[in-house]
Amino acid sequence: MLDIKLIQNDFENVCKKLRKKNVNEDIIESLKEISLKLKSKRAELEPLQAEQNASSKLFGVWAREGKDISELKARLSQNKEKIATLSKDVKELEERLSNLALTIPNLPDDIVPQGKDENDNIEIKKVLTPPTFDFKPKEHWEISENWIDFQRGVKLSKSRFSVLKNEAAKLERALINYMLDFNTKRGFKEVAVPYIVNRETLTGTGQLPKFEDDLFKIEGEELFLIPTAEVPVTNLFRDEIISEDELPIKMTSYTACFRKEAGSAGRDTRGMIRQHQFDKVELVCITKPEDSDRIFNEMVKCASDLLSSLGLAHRHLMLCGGDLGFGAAKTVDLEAWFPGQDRYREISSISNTRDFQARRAKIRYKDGKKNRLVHTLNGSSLAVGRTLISIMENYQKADGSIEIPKVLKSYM
RNA sequence: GGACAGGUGGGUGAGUUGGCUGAAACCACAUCCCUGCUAAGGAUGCGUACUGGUAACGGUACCGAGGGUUCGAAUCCCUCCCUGUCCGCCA
Repeated sequence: MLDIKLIQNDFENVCKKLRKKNVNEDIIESLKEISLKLKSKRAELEPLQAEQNASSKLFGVWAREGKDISELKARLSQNKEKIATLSKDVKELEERLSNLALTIPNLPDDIVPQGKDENDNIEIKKVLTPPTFDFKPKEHWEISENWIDFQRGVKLSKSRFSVLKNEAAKLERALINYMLDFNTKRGFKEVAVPYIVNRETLTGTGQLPKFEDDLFKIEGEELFLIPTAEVPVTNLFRDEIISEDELPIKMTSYTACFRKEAGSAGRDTRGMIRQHQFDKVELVCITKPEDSDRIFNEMVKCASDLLSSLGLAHRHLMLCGGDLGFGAAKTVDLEAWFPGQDRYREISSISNTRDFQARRAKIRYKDGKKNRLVHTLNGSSLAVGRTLISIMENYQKADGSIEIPKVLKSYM
């Protein structure tokens, strides 16, 4: 959620920044309007309430002393009606304000490049060189007979579900453990969290109210399957005031993730790139505002080093405004090289949401005497399924076998 | 899922014939004083959000959530949520 005061005081600047994210500024205009209207209504209401409170106290005193209270009572009853009308207005405005505010995305940082979509993202750097093959490398689904069973995944569930077998199942497990250990060594504390969460939790991180269609909802309950560990892990501190010396809080968590992939019809229908259920090891950090850029770089480096340690060539991309997610102020994507597809594909995404989620989720810390919003950051380190198939494509041999990266051998 | 008991500030916990309680007391915490050494004592401060004011200092709202009764509710009524205990069920 954006800071309403910022919208009131620096309207032009907010609009300018949101334009970069392709947001219609009419919405901001009406947000500003409602907030101002609300403020003036409140200014009308509160003195009346003050009077009512004072007179009601008097009422009690007079009644005890046996004074005549009929006139006072009449006045209070009248005032009561005015208050009722006004509070109804205030309440309505509050609701409209929060409904609107909850649907407006975060402001992008100034360094975020202008751009419409993924084609305008900026490559920052490449790490490692893609391997060369003396045969034509296959795509992962062509070398996966004994590893991934797509048909039976569909039989059990529906399209975009798959089953891992034999070495693949084992490799998946090895990757999860390896990634968690890797992240833990860098100071991220491991947490294991629920995969099913409520509406407040999803609102805190920004998935709701706007993106309900992307989520699997539990029938008959106000509960949803998590689309990423970012949701439960960040919300661990929802409605809490953290003491300053606990920051930064650096966490890593393995979870399964569930996404409807609404709107991606026809994209990546083949293979395991885009599934409704996938495993991911996530990094989440809660920091003081002044530390969040530093921690952001740490997270990017952690994920990038993790890829390097697996011998996977990859590149860093700075996402442009148009490709930036709803809550992100800045995002760096890591794309791993997929020889079979002959291209880089996203395998990690690290975002700084600054105080956007913190304001929604009311995550604050005590800065001396004052409570201030924290910054929250999240990033994959890494998407396990995509890492698995990246390994398959990068480590394939002419005879169709697949080598296991050195660092994983002790995990198999 | 059924029965009963509860949900108050960072913690413990008063407050249940509605008004003087936004909330006692204790603990924790912060600053200061005394003392002087791995102690004790004393003073003051210490919820959150919005809002007025340069500030001092005020106002409003919040005692699980939402509604209701009333001039006035933490205190009464309704709905929901959660926790504990017992029972049932289950990896």
